[in-house]
Formats: sequence, structure tokens, C-alpha cells
Amino acid sequence: MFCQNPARRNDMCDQAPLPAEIGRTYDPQAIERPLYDWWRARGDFKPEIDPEQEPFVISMPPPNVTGALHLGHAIVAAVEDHLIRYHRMTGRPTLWVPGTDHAGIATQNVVEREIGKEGLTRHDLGREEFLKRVWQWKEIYHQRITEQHYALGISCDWDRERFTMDEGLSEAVREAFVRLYEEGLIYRGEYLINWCPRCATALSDLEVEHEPTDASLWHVRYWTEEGDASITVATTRPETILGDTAVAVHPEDERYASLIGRTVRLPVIGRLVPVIADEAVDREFGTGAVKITPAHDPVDYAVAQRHDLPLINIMHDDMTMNANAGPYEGQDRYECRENLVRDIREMGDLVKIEPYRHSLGHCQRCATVVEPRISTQWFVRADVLAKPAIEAVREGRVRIVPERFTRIYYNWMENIHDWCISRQLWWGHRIPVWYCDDCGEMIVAREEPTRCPACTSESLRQDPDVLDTWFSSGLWPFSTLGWPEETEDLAYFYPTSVLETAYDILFFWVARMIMLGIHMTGEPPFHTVYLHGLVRNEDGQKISKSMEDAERYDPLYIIQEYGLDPLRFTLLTGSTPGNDMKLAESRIEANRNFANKIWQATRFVLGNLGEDPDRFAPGAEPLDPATLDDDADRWIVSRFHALAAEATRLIEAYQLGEAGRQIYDFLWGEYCDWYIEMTKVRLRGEDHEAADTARRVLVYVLEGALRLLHPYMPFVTEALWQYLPHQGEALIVAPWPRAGARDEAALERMEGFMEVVRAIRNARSEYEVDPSRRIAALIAAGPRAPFMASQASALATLARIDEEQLQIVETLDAAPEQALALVIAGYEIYLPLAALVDLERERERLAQELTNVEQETQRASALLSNERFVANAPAEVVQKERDKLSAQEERRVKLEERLAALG
RNA sequence: GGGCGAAUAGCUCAGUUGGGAGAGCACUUCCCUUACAAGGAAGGGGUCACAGGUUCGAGUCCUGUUUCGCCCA
Repeated sequence: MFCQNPARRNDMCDQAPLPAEIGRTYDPQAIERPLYDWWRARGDFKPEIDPEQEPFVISMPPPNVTGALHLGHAIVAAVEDHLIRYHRMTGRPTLWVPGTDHAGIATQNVVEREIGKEGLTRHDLGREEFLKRVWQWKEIYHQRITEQHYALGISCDWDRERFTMDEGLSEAVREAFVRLYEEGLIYRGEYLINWCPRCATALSDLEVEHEPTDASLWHVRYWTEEGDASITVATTRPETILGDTAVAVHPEDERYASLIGRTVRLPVIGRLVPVIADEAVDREFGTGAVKITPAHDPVDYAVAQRHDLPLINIMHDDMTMNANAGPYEGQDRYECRENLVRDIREMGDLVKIEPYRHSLGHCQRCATVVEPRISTQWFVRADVLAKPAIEAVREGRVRIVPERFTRIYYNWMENIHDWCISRQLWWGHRIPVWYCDDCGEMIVAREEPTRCPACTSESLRQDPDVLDTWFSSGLWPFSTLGWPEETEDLAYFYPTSVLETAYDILFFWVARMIMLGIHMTGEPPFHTVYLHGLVRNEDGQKISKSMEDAERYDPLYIIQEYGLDPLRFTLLTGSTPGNDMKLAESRIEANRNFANKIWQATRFVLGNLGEDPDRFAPGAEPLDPATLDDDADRWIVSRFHALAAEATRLIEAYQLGEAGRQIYDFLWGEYCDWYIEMTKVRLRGEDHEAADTARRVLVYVLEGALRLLHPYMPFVTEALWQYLPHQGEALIVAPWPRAGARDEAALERMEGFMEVVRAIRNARSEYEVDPSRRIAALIAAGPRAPFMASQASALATLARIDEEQLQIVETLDAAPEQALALVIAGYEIYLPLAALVDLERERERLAQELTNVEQETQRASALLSNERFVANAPAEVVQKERDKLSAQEERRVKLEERLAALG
């Protein structure tokens, strides 16, 4: 065997790296990494650009280099590699672009924590030295993530791997920034933003997590300027009194009507502020009067805009009070709170403190309470970008799966706020803006300027801030393909096909990619968004890199114990799109057992192929069941073809789990449990031609089913496929099975056959017949007699009947008396169990059967006598009920005859 | 305050064009039968959260309620 594609040919092409003989049991360790390296060396993960064909493309959501991968990443790998492998097998040029994300704030935090162990801060090291440390961290975790990805078996094109801080991607960031700035969609200004005091940076709204927190509500009395009246306000943050620029009441609140327009004095510092009326004030909250601190509260900020109130910032970057706080200058915000409250109490103006539970913003990365504050930052005009992004979904150019997330997307997009993109961090893309020391000119440029265009000064300083990580992630689907350069990759592979990720980054990432993608390239970056649920731990917590014990959820542990394939199969079949899952170890173990089951089935088939197995290799065309003589063959081939059709339909509909379960059920429940067992007779019999047909069908169905299973269990299927007779070099690039013809009559006959076998087994068990004992049987099969006769040996094997004492006839003149009678699927079966048969017990059993038949008959006839059912139900449903009714009628007659015969 | 999801066997979960409730694990009984004890055979176990409605027919569609979880403000 040689690689057909010369470009792919190398030393590793010829032979899959597997032992010559198939092992006795499924051993994932022995096959996984060798096969992975083999595929990679062969170039199977790399697409060939073929202008005649539409490519299938996924951009991998780039994991953070903050830390190692956990089980949440394993589900990303499972779903995306499934889609990739499936589409590759359908013959489309298939590209999966891998990469990693620098994750500015998160990575900076972990490295700060790391150097903190040495007693250092980033300021001790300085920007340059600190960044060296971050790069070291990045290298370590990038390596670790890569190894984890190998173990996860992902078939991405490693030659196209990207990192968000690569030169090309950094160029894309600068290009996007400058373009948006030039279009007026990026601006700089002083606005209210969320500030994390610990991270010492601005955050976007999305990076603030609101949590209900037990706190207090302080009621503080403000006196009028003249001291003749007072008004009491309620606040959860008394220290912000120092930044108040008004007191607001509702315009229709009679309690305060006389105070509107007057001036009150702030406690302690005595600054004068007006009492204003604003409809936004909630009369029910606290006293109905609220203090307005526009520089430190978003609601107050909006009020201040309407009333043209001044903004007074009272804090430094580190949340210590600034000069505006007067006597409290230099104190921390909470220290100031304590002192100010004490002073107000001493003045007698602290009316009361009541316990109060409210929602408080915390930093997503470090959980510090976020302080809203006024600050000069860079922003993206989000509404302009959102509009076409909404339209793209509304018009169906982008489809979100599951569909319910579409509404969530609209809701967020339609209420979008401008996006604060500057971060006071060191790790990230530096903002491409320079300021002139001499004339103050601001220069926004793609390349570093050497002199000021306004005054020609060479004294330029770059903006010290970096961009929000999600700004660069938002460009990912096209920046990874070379944008803004017009590369061949960009032309061919963009727009990508499916964007697959967890639903919790729908806003952070997906929405921004759609906005920036449409704006920068004119096209949505993908046509489908597939959102999977979150993997949760045994306590139901979302597994994330920021968890204390995230290491516990390293997928390598599970892979070492059970293998990648069982883990992946469990992730793919254990949940539905958009729904979370708690990983049950028992399921992984069960799926490991499934891998072993198909391993053993393959061993069985291989062990029965004889000297020249290759003559049983399946051809390129689907097998036509009509060309086969044995009904078992026709049945399994038909069932396989039905499975191929259904699995394909389900996968195309993104119902990967259901398709996987059906493949599992087919292989275990039909192929292994029934078909293999049925072939044993022929394989060990004298008829060589019949045995060869069985061999051919055994291989045909197993080889095809392995192809269907490949996206779910890539390693074990490739290994087994290599051992089986096959066409082509590797399963990973084998064609996806086509659904051939089905023989409906054979399907029906075999259903009846299996019912008969189950009934006999059931009777044996009920009568406690020793499993090793072969019994006699007499079957009246009516028109089915030739069929049952053709399967006599199989029946004897499966039901443990002594074939010499098995009689199959069309009709019986007289039934044996000392025998159990089974009436099933149109057959009458008599089991003369000799001494075991107690006639009294047999009468009771038959009477019970009759009762069951009676119930069934009643149910069906009630349905059929309902005119509206017959008129409204689909014809096939009605026919099904009619068939059931007549079958029951037939059973009833025979059971009654039997009872009568027994006297 | 608005929105979304979940509620099905003891446990973890499937059940997508509405047509007699399923899997894995656990449980009971039996079996090491030359592919497989990581297995085979036979079983037990569910008023599909609750209340209404639509329909010939509802786990599935509609309305409301309860509990839990999530998102947005």
C-alpha cells in the first residue's frame, strides 16, 4: 500500500503503526498516540485547496495560555473533531485551524501571582522584564496544551496554528483598530467605566459579574443650606457622599416637593449640592431621596447627564481617596467609609443603618468588588457594528444552534453598550496610538511613527495601555487565515463554516466575531454557530481554569485510565446541544466496555476469515441485499443501510448524540448480539459458499459501521479498520458510508425470528431449564415455514434447541399435549419439556396470556372504533393498529384452542 | 424587574416533524457456551414536577403554578 498523493508520501505512509496481530483486548495506550503521529505524518489533517469544492472550515476557539486544558476543552475537541472528521470523510476539503489566546488579564494575573511567590510585583520587575516572564509562562502552557490536544486526538492542521500575539495577528489588530478609528467607530473619552482595584484596570461590562451580597443601607441626613430643613438619603456606599453633586427625588413625590430646587449641605465636608427632581428615582427605595454621585455610579451618571451636573472623582486608581475627599484623602475606600460613617454619627446625622441585600459587581478574574468610576478610556461604538450583526442572524445568514440562543443574542445585541477596549495591563496588544510630548497631538497609526505630523517633534510616547483580549479574538476567524493580507487561505477558506463553542461566551466572543467579521470582511465569519453545554463537576460547578482545583479535571487522567475514545463518545452522546452535563464516570467506563466489545467482534470476524482475508474486502458500492440468499444477511445489510441514512441525517441536523447512540445500539444490540451469533452456524458448517457469504457480509457491515463510528471514536475505529480487509490507506480519509438498498420483507421476517428466540429463551428461564440442556421444539409456521426452515440451525443455536428434535411444519394436525405452547409473531411453538410441564401451571400461564391479548385487543379496537381516529390519524398509523388487532385475534384463537385441548 | 433552561427508573441522562416510555450504571436469577466476565441470557423498577387546555391521540404543543439553575438589567 502506498500513499496515492505524492505530496503526502513519506516514510510513515506505508503501514499503520500497529502490532501485526490484533491484541486480545482493547488497549487504548497501545494505539492512540502511534496512530495520532501516523495520521499527522501522513498529512491527513491538512486540506488540499480545490477550487471545485466548497471547503468545510472551523476556527478552533483558542484556549487561554493561562493554564492547562480541562474537561470543558475536551468537549470542544470532541464536537469539533467530530464535525471535522465527518466532513473530511464526505470528501470536502476540510480545515481546522488551531491556536491559543494570550488572555491578557487572566494570564497577567497568574504570572503576577507566580512572581508574588518570590515576593515581587510586576512593578519591581518593570514592564520589559515582566513580559519576559509572561512569555516564559506562555511557552510552558502552550506546550502543555499542545500535548493535551494530541491526546485528545484532534485532527487540526498544526501547520496553520496561530497565537493571538503572533506578528500577523498583531498586525490584524492594529489594522482593525486604525480602520475603526478612522471610521469614527473607535473613540477615546472620559466616561464611567468599571474599575477593578486589584487588577488596576478598566473592565468591560461583560467582565463584571453581579452577585447578591449582604450589605447595609445607611440613612444619612443632609441639611439645607440655611439649616431650616433636612432630607434623608439612603446609600449602600456612604464614602461616595464625598463625590455627591446632587440629591434627587421623584418630581411627583409630595414628601419632598418643597425641597426641590433648594440647596443642601453634604455632611462633614459641607459642600453645597442642589436637590433635583428626576423621574428615574424610585420612590419606594429607602427614603425616596437618593444622593447623586455621577463619577462613581452608572445610574447617577445618567442623571447627571440629564441635569448637567458636575462629576467629582474622589478616588485614585488604587481606590484610596484623592484630594476631593478632603480630610479622608489617602484612606482606602472601605477605611474611609468607616471613618466617614463614624463622623456622621458623631454629628447626629446618621439616621439608621439597616441590613440590605443587593447585587454587587465583582471582577470576573479576581472577584474583587468593582468600583464604577469616571476614567479616560478607549471605546468601540457598538450599536453601529451590532446592526448588521443582528440582520445577519435575522436573515438566516448566520444560524444559531440550538435556536433558542438566537433570542438571547438579539436581546443582548439590541441593548448593546459601547465597548470599553482599553486595559491598564502590560500583557496584550499595545494600543496603536502615540502622543506628542511637545504639541499634544494624538497619532493613530498602523506603524510606529517617527515624528509628529503636526509639529515634527520626535518626542513621541505610545499609549501605555493594551487592548481587551476579546478585541483580538473577535478577528480570529479571518486573522488566522492571513487577514488583512489577501492570502490564498483567506480567499478559499473564508468565511468559515461552523463556529463551535460553549454558550457562556456567546456575547464575549461569538457576537463580537460576527460584528467585526462583517465589518472588516463584508461577510459573516461563519454560517452556523453551534453551542454546546458546559461540563460540570460532581457538585454541579462549571469547570474553568480559574477553579482552585482545575488540575483535577485534566482530561489526561481520564484518557490514561479509559482511553480517549470512551471519553469522547461519552461527551458526544451524554448530553444535548446547549445543555450542561455532569460527567458520570460510569458512562465512560460503559463506553470503554463498548470499545472492547467492538474490539472483540473484530477479533471474531478476523478469526473466521481464513487464509486470504483480502478477498472479503468490501467494494466501493453498497451491497444490495437482494443479491444475498440468507435472510440474516439481507437483514443486517438492510439495517446497516438504514443506520447509515439515519446517522447521516442526524449529524447533518447537529444531533450528534442521537446518531452516536444509534450506532452504538446497532453494533452491540444487532450486529454482535444477533448477527454474529447467527453466522456461527454457517462459518462452522460444510457449505463453503454460504460461509464465504457470511464472511463477506460480516466484513462489509463491520467495516462500514466503523466508518460511521470514526468521528466518535477515532482511534479504536482506525485500529480495527486497519486489521480488517478494506480499501484505501486509512479510515480517517475513507469515504463516509452511503446508504444502499433495504429489503423490508427480510427486516420483518427477522423481527419475527428474534421474537421467537426471545420467547423460547424466556420460557426456558421461566421453567428453569438448565442453560446447557438442548430441548426439542415443534413449530407451526404457516406460510413462514420455508423462512424458519432456512434459519433452523440459527434458531437451534440461539434458543438452545436440539436441531435433531426441531420440527418446522406449516400446520399441525394434532399438537403435543405434554408441551409448553408459545404463540408469537404468527408462530405456534411447542416445547415438550417432558416432566417439567405441569399442566395446571400451563393452563394458568395460557389464561394469563389470553388476558393480555384481551387487553391489547380492547385497546386497539377502542381506537379503531373511534371514527375520528380513523378519519384523522395518518393511514399508516391506522393500518398499524389494524395489523395489531388481527395479530391479537389470531393469537386469541390459537391460545383458546390450546386451552381447550388441554381440557 | 425581564428572559432562558431543567424537572422522565434508585443514580447520570436520552427521547426534534405529537402515534403504545428508553440507555448506561445499580438491583434480582442463571451462565467462565472456542470474539468478548470490560461478557452472555432472563427479569424487576417510571400517574414523564403539578394543574388546566388544544387534539381522535400529549413526555412531546399552549397557559398557569411550584422547585432548582443560568443569563441580562
